[in-house]
Amino acid sequence: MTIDPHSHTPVYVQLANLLREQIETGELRPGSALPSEARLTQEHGVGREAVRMAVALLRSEGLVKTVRGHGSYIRQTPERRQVELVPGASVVARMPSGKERRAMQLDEGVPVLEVRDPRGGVEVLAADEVELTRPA
Amino acid sequence: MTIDPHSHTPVYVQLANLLREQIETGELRPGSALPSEARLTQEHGVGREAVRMAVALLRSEGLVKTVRGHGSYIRQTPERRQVELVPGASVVARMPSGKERRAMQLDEGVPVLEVRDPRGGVEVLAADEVELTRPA
DNA sequence: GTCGATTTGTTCGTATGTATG
DNA sequence: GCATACATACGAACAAATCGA
Repeated sequence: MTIDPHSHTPVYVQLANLLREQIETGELRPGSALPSEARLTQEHGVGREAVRMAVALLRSEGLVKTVRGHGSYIRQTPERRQVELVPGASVVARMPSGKERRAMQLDEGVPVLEVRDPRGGVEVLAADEVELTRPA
Repeated sequence: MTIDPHSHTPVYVQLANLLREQIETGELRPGSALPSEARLTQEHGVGREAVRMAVALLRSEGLVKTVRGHGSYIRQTPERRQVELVPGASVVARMPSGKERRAMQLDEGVPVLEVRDPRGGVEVLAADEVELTRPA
């Protein structure tokens, strides 16, 4: 697929869709680097701003992680450990606050799970590390 | 706090941190508008791209919603309806794909909950609308 | 340790389109 | 129609971080 500058969908969204597909199909593997901004601008014939917005979009989706002066990398989600939801507990999912993201060293685009146990205790978990379960 | 162009943390991240704090402390109230891009560039002495990326970051965190031709507004989270997790079910939280966000009409920065029931059925829920519970 | 190549961060200028009031 | 404000897009330039020779 190529990019159509005259489409009603923004160029940067088209590029993000293209890269997302390459990630989801495994054409770009977890841990490997995205092509540099310069390469992406050349190969797709778009401006650098479109490239940067496309990468920012993928970052906000938790698909890639960008390191300044180095590159953008496909995030690999760690094994999800199973966490049992105790009786009487409740959970909400949301994006972390700035403090939480720094304290928990979360990458961009990683939600948190706020687990409230029946006694009022609250626990905040990185959403990409856990799978909540209710045993049968 | 002011912004340090020579800091190792990107200017747009510093600005986002600054605005995020104003939101979290209630200095900027839900429903109210952020200062315009022009005001933010002037008042903080940063470039337009920095302002736009900062706002985009807050948007990706679900803190603000931008209305084209009008401004950016502090998001207010809707009521959460309680959803009971059936026995044998499991849940993961993640950011939605582009398709999902369009299909479910999710604002940016809203995670989804992927609920898998014991028979293999999968349900995707907007995370800002639900609170998962396991009854006592 | 220094240098240079690569890559992302930041700013500015410019332009067009779209939505609101 | 007009003014304001955000959205998209390209080009150019320099700064800063990283890495390897």
